[in-house]
Amino acid sequence: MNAKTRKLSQSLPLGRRFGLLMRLYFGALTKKLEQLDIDRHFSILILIEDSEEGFCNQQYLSNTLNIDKTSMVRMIDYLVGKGYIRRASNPEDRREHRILLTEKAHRILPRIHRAINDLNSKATNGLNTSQLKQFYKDLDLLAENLAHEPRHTIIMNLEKAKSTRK
Amino acid sequence: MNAKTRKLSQSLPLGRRFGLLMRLYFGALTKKLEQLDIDRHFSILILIEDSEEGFCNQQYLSNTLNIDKTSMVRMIDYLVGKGYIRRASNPEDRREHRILLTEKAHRILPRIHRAINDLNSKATNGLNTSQLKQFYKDLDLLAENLAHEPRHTIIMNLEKAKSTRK
DNA sequence: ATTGATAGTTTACATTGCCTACTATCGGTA
DNA sequence: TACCGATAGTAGGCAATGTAAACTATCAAT
Repeated sequence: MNAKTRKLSQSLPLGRRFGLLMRLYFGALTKKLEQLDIDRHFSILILIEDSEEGFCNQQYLSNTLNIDKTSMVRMIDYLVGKGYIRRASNPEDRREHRILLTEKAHRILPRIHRAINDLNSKATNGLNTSQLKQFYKDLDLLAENLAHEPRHTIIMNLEKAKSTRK
Repeated sequence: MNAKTRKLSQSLPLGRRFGLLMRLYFGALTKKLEQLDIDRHFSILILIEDSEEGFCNQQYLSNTLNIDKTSMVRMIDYLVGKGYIRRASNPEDRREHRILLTEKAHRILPRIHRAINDLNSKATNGLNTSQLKQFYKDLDLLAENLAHEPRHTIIMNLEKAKSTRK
């Protein structure tokens, strides 16, 4: 809290703020959905649900969610182990695994959607419709700008600490 | 890319976008500073520099950067090992370690500042002054909103993959 | 039949946040 | 003076993830 502090927030990497927001967001989301027997990878379920029935393979999930394919294997394993999805080989291209939702997944997806919609709203509470629109546009712009920068590979890790569940 | 896809971006957790931005940002920052013999924890150096000479302890760093104190110990160890900072016990409170920059740190800090300022600018390229101001305000608002949500503890991990350096 | 590309898996490594437990020290108080 | 709670920092361990490298299986084209 010294004289120079006023400019500190601008001197620090902008990426730090995004990291903090991510932590806060997923901390809250996990809390909202703590009664489920999974505590992560909700996005994967949503993306599978969104994709054409039976046309979702792991590569598609990886690319769309920006998760590398070896991590995706583990995440799929996790969700398979919990009984929310299953792998089905595609007879038209036997290299592929089509990822399918189970009944169990369909049952909990409404709750997941509610939690996410609710949290997205709460997070942006205080912004009016046009501000919200602009904010999303800004995020897209930042991502676009940063995607064109040369970069090292960087790891992002998201996990619940007290994982009594397995 | 099916009919439902149009709404997909709104159905996914907002936190995902922040995670992506964080990865892109730090990937680019690490790249920009790859000639240095450290590849992370630049924020710590900046915060030490910003704080009053000799009044920066680990607790302060942890709180300000939202990093838990056991992780901070390891980060400090890393920077000490690289010769950028040193721990000095405070005679007025011998529990404390005052963290001080070395000459080596002072020499590279200008380069770090340049890289961060440059990247912050490039990331927000396309926003005019008032839009930029609003965007930063929005980020603060989101953080404020999310901080009030009940939450689980969540882990964020940032690391360079190919760490040939040690 | 060979060759190159693609989908997915496995293993290993490094790092981080969190937890628990611990030491040392400070400050107040009985 | 002696105790007690709080604070600063450390140590060890766990779980999870991105990445790399090496590998299998399959496809598509020549």
